[in-house]
Amino acid sequence: MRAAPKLADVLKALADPTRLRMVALLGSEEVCVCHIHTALRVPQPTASRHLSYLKRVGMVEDRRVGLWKHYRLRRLPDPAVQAVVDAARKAAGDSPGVARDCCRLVDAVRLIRSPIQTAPMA
Amino acid sequence: MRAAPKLADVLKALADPTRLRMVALLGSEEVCVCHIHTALRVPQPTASRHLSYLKRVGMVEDRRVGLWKHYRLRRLPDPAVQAVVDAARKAAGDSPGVARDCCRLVDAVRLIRSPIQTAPMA
DNA sequence: TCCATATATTCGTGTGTCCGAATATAGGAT
DNA sequence: ATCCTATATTCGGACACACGAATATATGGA
Repeated sequence: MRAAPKLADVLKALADPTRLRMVALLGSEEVCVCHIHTALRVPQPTASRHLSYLKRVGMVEDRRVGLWKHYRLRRLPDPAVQAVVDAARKAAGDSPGVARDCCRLVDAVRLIRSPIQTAPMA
Repeated sequence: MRAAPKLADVLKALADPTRLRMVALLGSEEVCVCHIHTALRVPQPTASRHLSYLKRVGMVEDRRVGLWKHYRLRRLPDPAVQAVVDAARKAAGDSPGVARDCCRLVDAVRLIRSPIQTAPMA
């Protein structure tokens, strides 16, 4: 299951509004949990749980960097299933809510620049 | 809601295995409920309920022909959302289960030719 | 009118899951 | 070792919904 998410799993994963926002927010570059829960304005356990769900299904992968944990979307082996994800991400991008999430993500990343340095530059 | 299904509604609709099979089965040509519940091997009330769900969301439309009721997929106004449906239909098409559904649908249509004549030819 | 067939709806039950709150674990710094 | 921060998990309750069974509605024909 971890390696090749089935279509049904992907659709169930995308059917939840919070997870859809997460998938829309995550691009090729990785984002850490604290940025996600800040951008989406959801409690940290909620963000963690949904990311855990997406990981279990095989849609994201994570990487530890010190205390932080970075998540990023996985490229799915089945191109037809990947196409569903792409279409959903594109459609979700039209939503003003997702646009706001992206803005807040940029702000969050700007504030907490990297796992190493906690303060903004200068 | 009826006119322009939102992305979230479409994803929730597709997240159910039975509805996904239905959407995969329904093409541009219309199919009546009896054929659907025969092809999918689900009880008639189940087929009716899910078709009702899809209609409420705005993904299908129906047409009465005597006792029969024919359903067909609707073209969605939002092209991005429509793309999600297309991708899901295409991905579902790879499933052997859906292939079997299609075969049974062809058989059913062959047996019950049209709303007017109940018996197969000759 | 009454009957037969196709479709729709209701009811009760079980299951899945989403959430908030609290707690647990992991890793780094001093 | 101890504390602090980031992340993960558990627990309980609430809610949505999918199903089987039974029943209701609608249409056509006698």
